[in-house]
Amino acid sequence: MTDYLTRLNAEQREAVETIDGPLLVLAGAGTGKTRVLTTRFAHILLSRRAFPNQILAVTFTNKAAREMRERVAAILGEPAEGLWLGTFHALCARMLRRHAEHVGLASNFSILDTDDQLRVLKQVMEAERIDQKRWTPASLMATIQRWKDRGLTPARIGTADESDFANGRATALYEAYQARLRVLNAADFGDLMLHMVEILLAHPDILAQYHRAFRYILVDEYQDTNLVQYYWLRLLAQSHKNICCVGDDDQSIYSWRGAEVENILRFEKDFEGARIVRLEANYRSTAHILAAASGLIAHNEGRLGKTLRPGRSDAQQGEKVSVVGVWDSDEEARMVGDRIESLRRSGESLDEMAILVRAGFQTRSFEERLIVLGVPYRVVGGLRFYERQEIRDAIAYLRATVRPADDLAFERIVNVPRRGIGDVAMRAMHDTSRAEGIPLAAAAALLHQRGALKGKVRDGIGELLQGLMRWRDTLPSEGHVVVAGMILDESGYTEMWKQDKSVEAPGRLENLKELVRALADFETLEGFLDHVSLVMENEENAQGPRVSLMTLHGAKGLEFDTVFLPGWEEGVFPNQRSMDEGGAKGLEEERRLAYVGLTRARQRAIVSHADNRRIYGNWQRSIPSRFLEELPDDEVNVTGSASLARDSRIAAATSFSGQFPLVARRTRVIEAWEQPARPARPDAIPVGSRVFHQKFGHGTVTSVDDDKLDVAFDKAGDKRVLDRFVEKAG
DNA sequence: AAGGTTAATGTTTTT
DNA sequence: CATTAACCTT
Repeated sequence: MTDYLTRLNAEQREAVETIDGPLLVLAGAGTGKTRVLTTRFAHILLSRRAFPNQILAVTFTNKAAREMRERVAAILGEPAEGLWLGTFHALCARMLRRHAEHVGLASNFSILDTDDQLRVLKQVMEAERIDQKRWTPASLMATIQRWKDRGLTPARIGTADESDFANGRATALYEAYQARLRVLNAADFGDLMLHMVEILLAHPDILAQYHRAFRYILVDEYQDTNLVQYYWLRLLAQSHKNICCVGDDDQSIYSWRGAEVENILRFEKDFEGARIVRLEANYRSTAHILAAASGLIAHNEGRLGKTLRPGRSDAQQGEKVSVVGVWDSDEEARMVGDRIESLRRSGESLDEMAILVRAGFQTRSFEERLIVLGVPYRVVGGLRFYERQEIRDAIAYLRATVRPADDLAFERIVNVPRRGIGDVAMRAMHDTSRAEGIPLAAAAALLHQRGALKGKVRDGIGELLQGLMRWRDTLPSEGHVVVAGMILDESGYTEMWKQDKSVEAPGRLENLKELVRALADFETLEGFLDHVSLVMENEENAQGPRVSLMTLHGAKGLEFDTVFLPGWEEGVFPNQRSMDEGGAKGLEEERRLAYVGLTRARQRAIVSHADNRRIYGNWQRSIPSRFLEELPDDEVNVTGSASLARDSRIAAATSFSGQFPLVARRTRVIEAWEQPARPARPDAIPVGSRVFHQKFGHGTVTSVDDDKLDVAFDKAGDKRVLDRFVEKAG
């Protein structure tokens, strides 16, 4: 009965069995956080303190929610249904649908994504005659988002929170934007939280209803919560105070998205009588890796403090963290590629290797190298499923069908595929819509009826409007899956991609099919649309082992035997912009990111830095990251120029008074270097020599750039090739 | 309305 | 450098 408890260590068990009252579980990397969370969930149920639907369990990602659901189901031995288990946003959306009228929305409101938001904002800015060159819609969106993260409605924005955007007109724009969203019957992501908090504050009866409903609250990744999320939790937990938050202040890396580390640092003050349990036994990494990571993170000031200790019996064995200095970024890619190959030869699986970079663009050099070596890889991240153009278009069709007043959806699809509708026709529809106070689609119908449209436009609009009505009418009888297929075919949308000869087209058609398949999992189209805007994720069609390439942010929560951490150079990592904008706090967050990176590794971590890096086309000298010096000497094994570079960093720092060469163009103090000459390799091929290439035949070398040669081939013309693909001829 | 040219601009992105 | 959005031309 309670044997699930015996599988836990003492501290984990305390975290599971401390059921009543506020509890903060400080869970270091690899200390069994997920296990504690799910076991605790199960323990509440099995000890009969609550029914499944009386527990509110909140995560940040859909992935985490899914995993938790699965693991709870496994412990219970039955599918976990009817649970209040999901992401902050999904749970809020679910609640908001019940009470939407209190914030001026109908319960079938649309949830807007970033693209829609931007479009609305542009419209608002246009109406207010804001110069969109000086003040970009994107930065207004960020400002509004930050306000929403902090629980600020337009009315709540005090003078201290005012932004200097558009000479202090940001608040007015925010207000106009919210008004526009109400007209569109739409909410953005921030609104889901903000509206719900507003409702709970304004309607004690509704709040009381949720107090009765939820006896226990579980929160994952608490260090990533923003202020509204914190308000929401505090409101819901206010009566019984049975709230358990799990998190790690050392892994807080999303402040730029509004996350407040202070939430977790303040926990004891916020919830009186709170208990804190620290999980410090790490079952993932070797002792060297743990000590290196601990030594690094100890340089941060604002932390609750905890020290990871090895929990694995074999942790004492293992390699030191290796720190490799290389000449330039190309050599770095070659070094990583070579190590991957040799690990593979010694029997390591590619699935157990990852290259973790600070910023997305850094993956490219590694991709290129892995392609040359023929090593399979996957780039994790990139565009998520629902962000892809074809999916967004298809969803817009569905929205336009079931929500006749959804102007944003209508506008998106009205000329996709091309129906000959341009600026002029669009303007006419907007004018009519505003004049008559009706939605765009209705305005289009009116214009069509009046004969105000002609030729191609007339036919195109007519056909689309008829289609929309027909699909809407067919929905009840045929069901949403069939109708979705009809919509895509009859609108000409599928045909459009079939005609498209680009390389992406087949994949897009495949995605559309996947979308229709996914639709079958839902009872109603409405339910599906919610799912799409909140949930849909990249389904990896994994085939065969491959190296993972991703950002450090993307790697949080994952683990690998071998982790490569390239680009540890001042300006790159820690990132210059983070430091410029975030100051000392920014630097601490970068350090936490480094900590996250190191603690992903089970067996070995290879950190590297290059002396020369090409940034925006020109070569620049780079300086080893300060984080390298912060790694305890006993835990690392330094090869290459790292040791020398430590001195050069100090020299450089003093001579440029803290300005490093990698700062942005505008503030750069020194001119970019030409790429420094590099000592010729023994087997180098000199300019002027005759070479032979398998594919291009004979030619003459015209210039040499490290391992890349420019060759004037006799028959094939000028090409750039890698030296390993040519041999000396004649 | 489509195609071609130029200028700006380069983090991280769980929902 | 390389990508993208805004602009200009037919």
